[in-house]
Amino acid sequence: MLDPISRVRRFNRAVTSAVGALDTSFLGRGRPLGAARVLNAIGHGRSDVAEIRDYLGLDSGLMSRLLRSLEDEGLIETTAHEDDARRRVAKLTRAGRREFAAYEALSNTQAKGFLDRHAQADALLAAMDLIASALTRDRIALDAMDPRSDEARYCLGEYYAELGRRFKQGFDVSLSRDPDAVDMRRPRGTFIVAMSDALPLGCVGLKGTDHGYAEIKRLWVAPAARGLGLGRRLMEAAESAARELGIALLRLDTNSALPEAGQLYRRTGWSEIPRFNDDPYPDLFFEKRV
Amino acid sequence: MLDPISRVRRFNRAVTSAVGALDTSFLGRGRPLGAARVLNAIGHGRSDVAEIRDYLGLDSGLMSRLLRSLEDEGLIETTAHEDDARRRVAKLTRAGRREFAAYEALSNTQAKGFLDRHAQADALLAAMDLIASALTRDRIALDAMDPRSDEARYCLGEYYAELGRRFKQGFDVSLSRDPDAVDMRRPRGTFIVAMSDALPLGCVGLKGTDHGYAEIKRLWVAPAARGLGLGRRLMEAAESAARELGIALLRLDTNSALPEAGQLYRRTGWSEIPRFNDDPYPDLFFEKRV
DNA sequence: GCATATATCTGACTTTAGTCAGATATCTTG
DNA sequence: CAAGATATCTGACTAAAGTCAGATATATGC
Repeated sequence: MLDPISRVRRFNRAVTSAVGALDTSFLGRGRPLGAARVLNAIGHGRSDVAEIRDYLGLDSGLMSRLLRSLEDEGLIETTAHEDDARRRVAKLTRAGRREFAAYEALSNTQAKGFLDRHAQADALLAAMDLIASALTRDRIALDAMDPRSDEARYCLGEYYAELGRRFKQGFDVSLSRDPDAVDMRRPRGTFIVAMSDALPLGCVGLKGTDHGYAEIKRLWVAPAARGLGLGRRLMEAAESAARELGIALLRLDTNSALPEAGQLYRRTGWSEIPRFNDDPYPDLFFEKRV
Repeated sequence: MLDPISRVRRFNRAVTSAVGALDTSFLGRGRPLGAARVLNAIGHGRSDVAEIRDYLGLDSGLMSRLLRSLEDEGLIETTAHEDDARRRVAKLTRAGRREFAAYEALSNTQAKGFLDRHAQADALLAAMDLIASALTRDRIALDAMDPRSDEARYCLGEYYAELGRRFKQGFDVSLSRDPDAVDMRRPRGTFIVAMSDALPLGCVGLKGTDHGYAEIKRLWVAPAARGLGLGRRLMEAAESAARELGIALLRLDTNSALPEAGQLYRRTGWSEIPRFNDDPYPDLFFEKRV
């Protein structure tokens, strides 16, 4: 009915008024919004004054005065940065932590109230994840991580669950050649996770072998991050990690039930090769020289 | 990985900064945000000063000054309301329409830029619709409309498409007993559409018959509005319309492939009855005395 | 060691937003 | 028609946000 642009603008109107309501609830604590924002930035772990100023987009004069007013309230303390005495570092006092917790409670209550009013919270959360990822796509960081870390294991769990849904015969990881974690750690390989804030949105493993090539394994992009080019970014990161590790030849296997994966490989310089392992799941095999 | 509340708050952070960016782009036109908002409200058809004030939540003094500043710029003209000379009515001048169009272009460019950067715009739009509907649920209006109106036809088209997806054998409306539009118009019946802004989110038809009962037909809720209790609201509206029209007995048919519909009927006082028509699609029949 | 760059702070502003108490004109109700 | 209600406007404020030009202290590069 509505055209796409009108639908985006309907969304904009809806969230603008919701955001305004949260700001108003923050004012209820008797402090101007500017000071509240600085306090919350510090509470969320931003201690460096220059970083806070940059994050909130404040003028240095204004920032200085907001810090002073929070200090006068006894909510923060500032000290010189240990490596550079020009910079200042702010931290919450005990009273500041209490006040920060009160703001957190307001935010959490608002969030919970929104979820509680909705009968199908899963669909709502999935939609929120998708939009938040799209809006912050430029801030998605690709970090090398241990494949045994919580973030990596979360990604792998989601990846296996998705294979189970998409393969007609399901997916049992114990039947697949599960790569040893050590093969996906430096110096034999690596494991890369795409993180948006604290939310893992995708992963890829580079698994070293003793056969003169390394394998790309476990490429996964969260449903909330599809359409952002994250698969391509992860593959590029894996290939450049391979180059750094002195690996010249890469191979991977995949399944034709995952057409978007095959398409990505074909578009980015991979060539199809004959089967090179006896894993029961894959039916497509690729190779690329990097 | 993240808990639901953190996911909502991640979304809040993401949209807060996006909304801020749009506001900043509005400032680029050299006018304070307050005045820009009033101008845009007038451009979007709100002419009554009291209505604008209420919509934007402004103090009457502030509102008056903002109107004066727009008048001084030559962007609007105000006249007395024709029925009530205390009230004022604002409208754009030629220059005002030009300036309004410039703000519209900024909003549209922002919306389009966001969509264009995303490879799967359909999923993104569906997510935005869902969230916008959840945020504005209290402003969803149920309006009686002609079943031949654009809004009604849009709903029916979506409804048929969904039946086609959910019935194993598909759905061909020409095989079903398509109700005559006149039977879903007063005084024989009615057709109700749930509207959120200009987006239709659901519908229900009350179809008069000559057999001593009326039928509920075409109950549909858009995917973007599921979980908001809209199905129940639509049914209540249809039942109360029936009461108004002096109809005492209601019947409906549905299909067990739509379990959420059957559940809704059972929970709201409908009792299952034997088949009362020879439509090939339904396999469940209900009745309710209102 | 000195010139230059950087991070923060202070003082002196301006603009924007918002509040509140009347004033004025008009409408509604009895 | 009078009394009260309502819509807008004006004047006189305050608070918050933001700007900008130095001042001060510290770091960095030659």
